[in-house]
Amino acid sequence: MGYPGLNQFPLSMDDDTSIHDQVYEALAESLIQGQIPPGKSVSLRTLANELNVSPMPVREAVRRLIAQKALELQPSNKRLRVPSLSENRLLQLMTARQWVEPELAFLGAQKITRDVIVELKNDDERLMAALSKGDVDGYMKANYAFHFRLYNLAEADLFLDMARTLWLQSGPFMRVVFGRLGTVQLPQDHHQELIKALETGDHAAVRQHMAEDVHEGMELMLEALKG
Amino acid sequence: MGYPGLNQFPLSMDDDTSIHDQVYEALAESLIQGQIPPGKSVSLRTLANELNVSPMPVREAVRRLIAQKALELQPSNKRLRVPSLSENRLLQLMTARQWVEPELAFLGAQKITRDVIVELKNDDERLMAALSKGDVDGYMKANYAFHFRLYNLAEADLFLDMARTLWLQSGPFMRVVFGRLGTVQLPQDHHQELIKALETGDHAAVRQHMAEDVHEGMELMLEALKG
DNA sequence: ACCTCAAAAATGTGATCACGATTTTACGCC
DNA sequence: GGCGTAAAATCGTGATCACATTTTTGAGGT
Repeated sequence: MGYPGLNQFPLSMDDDTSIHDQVYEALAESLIQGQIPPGKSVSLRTLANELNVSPMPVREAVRRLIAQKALELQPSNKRLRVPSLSENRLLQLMTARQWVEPELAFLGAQKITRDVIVELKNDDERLMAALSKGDVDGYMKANYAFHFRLYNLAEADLFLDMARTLWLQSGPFMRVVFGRLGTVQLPQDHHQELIKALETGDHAAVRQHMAEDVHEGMELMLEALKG
Repeated sequence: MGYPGLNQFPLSMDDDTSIHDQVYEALAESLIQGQIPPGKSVSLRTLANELNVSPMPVREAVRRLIAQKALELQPSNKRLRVPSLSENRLLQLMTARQWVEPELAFLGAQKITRDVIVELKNDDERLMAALSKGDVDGYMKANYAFHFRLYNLAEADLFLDMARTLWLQSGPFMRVVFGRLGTVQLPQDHHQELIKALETGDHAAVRQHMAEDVHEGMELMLEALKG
């Protein structure tokens, strides 16, 4: 009990969204932003109580997250927890992110509008502001917003789902690593150059910058895991 | 009611496997082998009755399959069905399969043993036999066995999961297309050359043959969708 | 103080019931 | 006979209960 993380739940974003979808979104956001650390154990009833719902919709949300490997059932006692990353698994995450995210950026670039570019610049400013304030959580949030604002344009639901799954899996560990490094050493992002490429319509360059951005971030995590 | 597909359930492979895992495996196998056609609607209670279990474990299995986009909830009436493939989605499936499966084959090749090569040859013989008999279902089954016998060696659980998800999504449509083409025009597989490359230890060639195998099969589906 | 072990609390799993919405069925009307 | 409409069946969702297993707790003895 009493882990700080886990978003406070509005849990009523929409009346026609089912409860288990709301629970899922809340949990997913918490995981992506790294608000629940690797190894942390969770439980259906505890979650249900925190969210003031019955255990039932929580079970369905959790089952979905297990399918995405964002949660796991410990084989020993069948209890629920946030997975820890082995080096093997981190390498797979790295490879897969470099498959899908440059492609999503490339596809997104083809649908870009001036409005979205403004929003992307906004995200990047919030990211920079968080960096200078030493606000790791703000950094995580802004970085996520930036990437998926672009990915959402791609009209590629399968790729988008893959990317979400990969972020769900890397979020908790990423937050720990970045928290340890401090915001000073956080990846010098390629967002500015990427935005420039978006403005000039150089789609290939967008893909390339995204590849480098992903690579650098994951490289930091790999070093942290081995070191 | 009364669709021929859906495997007859042993549904008791192991006593320590939970019921919803058994339900999931049964449904997943049926989908991968294309025994349930695209657009087919299913229901929790019907499945539960067919399997002689309560709707509860079925709900969890289904929720998992929805997360993998192997099933979907129709937005209009929130009822369950097997998704149909748009051209957009099929292209994404094609791309993703060509990312992950050659890599899995490459990794698997590094752990290959003589025993597994024998089993792979067996799978390929069953595949050829099915082809000559015009047995599309046998072809689907043997082809699946061949691919995942190799992939299972890779010790890459994330990639393996990705591949399974992709096969879950393509299975139903693939079965329809191949059934329409007849076994005569079925893809001239690269399995033989791939096995040769395994035997000579040419890992790069294994990757390349797998890429071609996947590409050709998906190309057939793409033509069928457009034509 | 520290270990031991039994009682209590908590956990995931599965079954059953209730509810509102949608689909299907079937009856009566034209 | 064909068609619209009301009744019945079926759907997914959520809550609640029961159960076996595991974890935590706490009291007792050394």
